[in-house]
Amino acid sequence: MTNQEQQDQSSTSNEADAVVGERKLMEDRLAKTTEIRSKGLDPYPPRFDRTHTSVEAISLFEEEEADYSGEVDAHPRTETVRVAGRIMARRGMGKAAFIDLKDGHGAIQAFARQNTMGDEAYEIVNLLDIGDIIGVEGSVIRTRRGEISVEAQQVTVLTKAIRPLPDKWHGLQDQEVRFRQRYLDLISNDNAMKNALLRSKVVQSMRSFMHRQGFIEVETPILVPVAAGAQATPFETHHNQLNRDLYLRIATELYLKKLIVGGIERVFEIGRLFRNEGLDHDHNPEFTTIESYQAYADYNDVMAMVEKMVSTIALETTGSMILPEVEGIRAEIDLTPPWPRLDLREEIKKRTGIDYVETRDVESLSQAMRERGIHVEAGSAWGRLLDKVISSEVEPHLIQPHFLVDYPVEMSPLAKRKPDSDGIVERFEGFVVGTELCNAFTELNDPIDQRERFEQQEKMRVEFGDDEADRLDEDFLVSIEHGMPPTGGLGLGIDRLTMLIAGEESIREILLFPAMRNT
RNA sequence: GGGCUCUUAGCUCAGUUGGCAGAGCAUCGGACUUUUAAUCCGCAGGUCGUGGGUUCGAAUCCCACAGAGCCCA
Repeated sequence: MTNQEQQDQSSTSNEADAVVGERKLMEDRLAKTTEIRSKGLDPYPPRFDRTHTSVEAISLFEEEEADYSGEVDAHPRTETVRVAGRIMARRGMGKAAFIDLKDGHGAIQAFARQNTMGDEAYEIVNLLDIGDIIGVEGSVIRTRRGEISVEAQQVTVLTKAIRPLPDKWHGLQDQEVRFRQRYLDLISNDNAMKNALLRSKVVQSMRSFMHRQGFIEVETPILVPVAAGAQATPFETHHNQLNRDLYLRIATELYLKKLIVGGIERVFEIGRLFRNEGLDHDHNPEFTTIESYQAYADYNDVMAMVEKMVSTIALETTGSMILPEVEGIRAEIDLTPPWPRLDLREEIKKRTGIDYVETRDVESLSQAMRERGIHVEAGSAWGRLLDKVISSEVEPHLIQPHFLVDYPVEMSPLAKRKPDSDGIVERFEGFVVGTELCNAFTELNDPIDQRERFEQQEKMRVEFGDDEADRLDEDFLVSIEHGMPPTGGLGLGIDRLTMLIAGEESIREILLFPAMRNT
């Protein structure tokens, strides 16, 4: 299709009138594209032999310059290099121009002069726009004002951009555009790039930590016949050929435990989970976790592993186990092990005066909550009510890292009972900055008890209309009926861990493409 | 689910009591061969989120809807 045809087509679209200003800008750039072609040049050539990144070119010059140290009036200049990048700014002076180039490693200035490049070669400089991707060939010098620059002998358009970039000084401010068009955020805002790279480092550090501990990494099904292993509402889908409904997984738990049954003694999976719930500053319907399972370990072993893993990741990604204060978001956070272990029952008592052992039914717990002004959601199961007490009265106080230890069995259908206790399981959750970071327990491997717990959950679904109740998974029960060794398991949110390390308070700053409503 | 706030040029933002729609950057034309938010001169760019309503007159007041943000549940 020709440019003219494209224009004709867009002018008949509904949006045509609303984007006149934008179209004008695009037409200007398309005209330059045409002019580039008319010079026999390809505005989208297939490749460019880059010899140096921006950062490499700068250090090359600095090494060269060091040889001249002490000499007055020296004008060091390197061999010819070829750098490439996106034009972020442009200062034209008629027969000379300065161009700020940004590549994946940093930025470098290009200095184009007509009498260096020659009249014909210089013509291309007047066809450049902010946002274009170009290659520059020349030696590296220091300009009169001290800026290390590639003095262009040749400028090559590598990709002509036909839409303008956001404001060069203010960057991209509109949060909606930042999330929907993250590439613009990455180009314009250093913090966006910093977070993207940090997340990659966090995952890499975590993965290598787990491998060092002797864990095997696996991938288990995302499309599952029963969405079990957690208390959450699943997404539903359908397989046409098999003609059956499937769900997107809400946890990796049960498949990983089947692998423990199978004899993989240390196993983990890093992957996406899907929960059909609302969006807010720390919830996205799809998110990433690590789950790990270790045979012949219990929750105390897992606790030690978590504090070691998280502090190690912080150290490897930021250089310190102490995360700096972030103004208006959180205090300085010290992740150095060991983290305090707080008994859940004692902590609730301390914060609210409620002893859940004394209020072990819906009626008396609701009463105790009302007396203390804690909102009671009508029709909730006992475990849900206690969860509310913990999240509203205990969690907000846990700013520095803490473990809450030993939970009631009612809210932990997959955890093993603590010996010689009354309805307490060996479970802990880790908290930092007032929010849950991880959830772990000594895994329930008694198949009879497990079946009863699942049946209890199914009952809750009916009795309390609790769509989030866990589901009975017969295949899983059969697997542990064959015998699962004593096992310590862990689930930890990678998005939240990255938020913590990045000092961000919104999960949307950490997810490259967060879920958005329809436009 | 409830409450509050926001949506104006490509980008960043002003817009008075309801009285002609504004600036900076970017773009376009001109000057300029060491600038770095380059500078100087000039031009152009708008369905004021969408749809209703009130009014002689609405970016501005009212209602609904959409999207975004914050707080609460």
